[in-house]
Amino acid sequence: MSPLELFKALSDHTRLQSLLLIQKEHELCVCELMAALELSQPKVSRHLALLREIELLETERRGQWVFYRLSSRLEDWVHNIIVQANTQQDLSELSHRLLNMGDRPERLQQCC
Amino acid sequence: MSPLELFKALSDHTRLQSLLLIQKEHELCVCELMAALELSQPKVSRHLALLREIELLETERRGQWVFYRLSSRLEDWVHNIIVQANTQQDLSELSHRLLNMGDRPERLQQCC
DNA sequence: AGCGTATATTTGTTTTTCCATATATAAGCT
DNA sequence: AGCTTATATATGGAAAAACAAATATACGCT
Repeated sequence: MSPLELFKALSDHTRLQSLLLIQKEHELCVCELMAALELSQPKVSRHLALLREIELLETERRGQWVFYRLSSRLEDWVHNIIVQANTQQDLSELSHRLLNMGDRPERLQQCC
Repeated sequence: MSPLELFKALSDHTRLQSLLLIQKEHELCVCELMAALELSQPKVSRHLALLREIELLETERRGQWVFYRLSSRLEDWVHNIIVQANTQQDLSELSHRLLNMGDRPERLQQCC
């Protein structure tokens, strides 16, 4: 991935918020992102697909849900840029909506 | 400046190359960027204007030339992201074109 | 079948590019 | 000093391209 590719991926409000929230929350499924961002399912899905195509995100299906998380083989410079962006973003409202949403999928016990 | 604004500004090839080359070379005028990037004057000028509007770049006129450099009051997180991007970008060909161009404006002695 | 997810298409908007022109400084001449 | 010419940069507007939103449709698992 080149810097230009990364910046293009992050230059959209939906994608940036999705990526930063996924980093903060470790992993999220599409329905959780719909609730947090208050967006339609196809819109969320489309943007996540783009982030996965350039291998910023990876997915894991568990039952009926597909969970998205940061790619496990992310280069350091990419990770550093995401971290820097996250220092400037207040995601507390989005996290709050996550906690308040109904029918949230059960998740495995997180280590750490 | 928000992360989204920054990423939008860096998500264009011309702007990204201009910004990274300016960082590497400390400061450049429009005619030098035209030569390095092999682009038309209006195109270079427009993109630089955009980078200046969001205060990534600042300008100084010296004689007939306007020199562009990184804004002196850049927030740390912005500077860090630019540095990370520059670790991934090979600008040697662009720098080479600078050295080979004719009629390059004289510059003040750089300290350091 | 029903739910979660993905894709395709259309439509509307923004961004980029190019051209022409405008402004600003400099240099040379009378 | 005033005038002309040349160079550097900026800007306005139109055409072209890229992008995102919304809607409809399809896929795949349970």
